[in-house]
Amino acid sequence: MTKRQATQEPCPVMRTVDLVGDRWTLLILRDAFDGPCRFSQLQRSLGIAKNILSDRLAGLVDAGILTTEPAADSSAYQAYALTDKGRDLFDVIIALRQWGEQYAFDPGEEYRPLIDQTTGEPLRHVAFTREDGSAVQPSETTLGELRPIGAAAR
Amino acid sequence: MTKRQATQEPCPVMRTVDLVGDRWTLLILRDAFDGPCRFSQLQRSLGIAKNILSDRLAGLVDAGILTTEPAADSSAYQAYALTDKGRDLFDVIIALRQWGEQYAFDPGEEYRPLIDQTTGEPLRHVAFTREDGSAVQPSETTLGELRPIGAAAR
DNA sequence: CCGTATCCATTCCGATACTG
DNA sequence: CAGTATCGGAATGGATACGG
Repeated sequence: MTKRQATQEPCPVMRTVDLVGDRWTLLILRDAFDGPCRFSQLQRSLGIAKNILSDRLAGLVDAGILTTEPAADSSAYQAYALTDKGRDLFDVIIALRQWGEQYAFDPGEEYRPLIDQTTGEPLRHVAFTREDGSAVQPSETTLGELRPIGAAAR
Repeated sequence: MTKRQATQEPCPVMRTVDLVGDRWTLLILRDAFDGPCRFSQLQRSLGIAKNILSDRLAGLVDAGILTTEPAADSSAYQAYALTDKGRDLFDVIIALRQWGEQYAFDPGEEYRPLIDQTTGEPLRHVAFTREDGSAVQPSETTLGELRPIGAAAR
């Protein structure tokens, strides 16, 4: 399964995985949610090789998930910032984070929490809910037939 | 950054990505949410090489995300089913799916929706909400200091 | 400071063959 | 059917050197 083939598949999960589903890309996005990032800043934060970072950033910009903008701190250089499309990946990052907090640490181990600024406390126990506020359970869902993306009955 | 190094990192996102953040693993999980899967079933569905599938399944079982259980249809063979730990990855898959539906298809392209059986309609517009029902925005969050996972003040 | 280009080691992946 | 073993090619990753 190559990158090009995955783009033909009708499964939304596979298409998304194809765009952002590798170790470095997801971690770049994690950092990007803190605000616009400089190249060297990302490199230090992630411990990634420069050529790989360059490659991933180019891919994200190409996909319309990141944009380059003038860096805030004087210099003539650029910073990488999320587009609206990129910002909508927030749920993906949050979902990964929450699962990790619950299952990927031993008791007493240190972790870096995400703070909810409206409460000042770590963000916890958020869940996917329908518009009526009810949580969606895996057992309540099933895969449907193929249908056009833009169809009226949604 | 090797697999072993990532397991030392304090970032929950990285730890989760380290366990399930590759193309095949996420797609195996996607299928697993439809119910227990046989080996050959996964292989056909994903178009994955048998040795790779074998490797990924072993990793998921090892991580406690999948278990083997007797296959439903008579045979002496096994099926791979989600554990509770695995079922809690539902939010991750949903988040990937939703983003893909919104951004990874051209208008009119066909996609395979996830049906909400409580309504019979495709699942749409679910969002991460706090316990009070309010949606969490990226701009409302910030990374906190390192702290123990099991600490009281949470 | 921000990347690109190159080299080399490692890993990943798919195809095939083989075993119980 | 459910894997394991092996092999070659492709992609990935890190280090370094180099140019804007």
